[in-house]
Amino acid sequence: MSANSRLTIAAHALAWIGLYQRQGHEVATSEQIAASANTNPVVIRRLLGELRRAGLVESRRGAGAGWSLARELESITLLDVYEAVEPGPLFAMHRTAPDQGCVVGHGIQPAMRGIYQDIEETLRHELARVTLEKVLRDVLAAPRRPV
Amino acid sequence: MSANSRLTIAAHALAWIGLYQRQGHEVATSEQIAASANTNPVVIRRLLGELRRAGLVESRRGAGAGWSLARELESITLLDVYEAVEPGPLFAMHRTAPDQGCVVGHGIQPAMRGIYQDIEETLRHELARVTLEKVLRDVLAAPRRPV
DNA sequence: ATCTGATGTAACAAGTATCGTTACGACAGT
DNA sequence: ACTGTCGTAACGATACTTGTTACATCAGAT
Repeated sequence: MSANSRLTIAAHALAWIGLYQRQGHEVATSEQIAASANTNPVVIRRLLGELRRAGLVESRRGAGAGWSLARELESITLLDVYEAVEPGPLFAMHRTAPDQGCVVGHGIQPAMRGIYQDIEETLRHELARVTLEKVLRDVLAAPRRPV
Repeated sequence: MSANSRLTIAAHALAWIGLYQRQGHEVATSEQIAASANTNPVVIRRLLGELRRAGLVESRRGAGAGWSLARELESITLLDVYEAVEPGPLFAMHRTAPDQGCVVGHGIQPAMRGIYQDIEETLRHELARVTLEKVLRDVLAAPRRPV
């Protein structure tokens, strides 16, 4: 599976914005978040754009512009983020239709579709159990470097 | 997520071999399986090669060559197949290490690693619940075309 | 009204993975 | 020796992610 880091970076951005806002700031810029995630601001803007479409964050333009949470971290789950940034299914079917004249070729797609649906439902359930509030809590619980 | 069809095709191949053997044949050829899956025999050989490395199938060479199950369908689960054909993790970390001087950058990777581990463990548990015997049963239960 | 700093997007390159395909050597039974 | 199949390398097409540059757009501040 060509695993990507979209969910990780999106969670990173949300946790960063959430913490920044708790420190009294109104908005966070893509540049600040990109510096923390060690990537390019455009990558952050692209991801946050998808989160905005999902109603998780808001953005301001003009002077004093930036990003803010549209919901409390407590009410955002990894499932919300996952659905916002990972559109496709977890497992794909055959690229070309299997031989419908063969018993296996005929029945394999409905069979696997049903099985995959159950599995993805479980995955979504697990993702829904993790709030971004918990993510931030875990982040802050990481042991500091030795002094 | 760039979903691929490796798990689907591998399950297809195993179900096909299993059914074929129940019909009294000793071995199945990559060409027969490829015809059913509507793909190229080399694609099947590549996938079955990985399943062989995992101890799920065996292959014979020479004349009368082909593939056979190394275990009963009942004892093979989708987790066995998944582990054989999908090496990587489901979600990736940052490509480049985040800023360790930032609180979030410092704590995000251990946090997400722990969360992802739990989620992948659940996924594996779900995959382990589905045997290839059940896959074949579901395949054969698919409604036939109207006569 | 202009300046300024940030968003919103398009466009492109590099890297990586899957999938299909061709080619050919290796093998074992007839 | 012949034959059919595996085993595997090699290549191209396609697609996705990530990083990057560039630039128009916006809205508050001066």
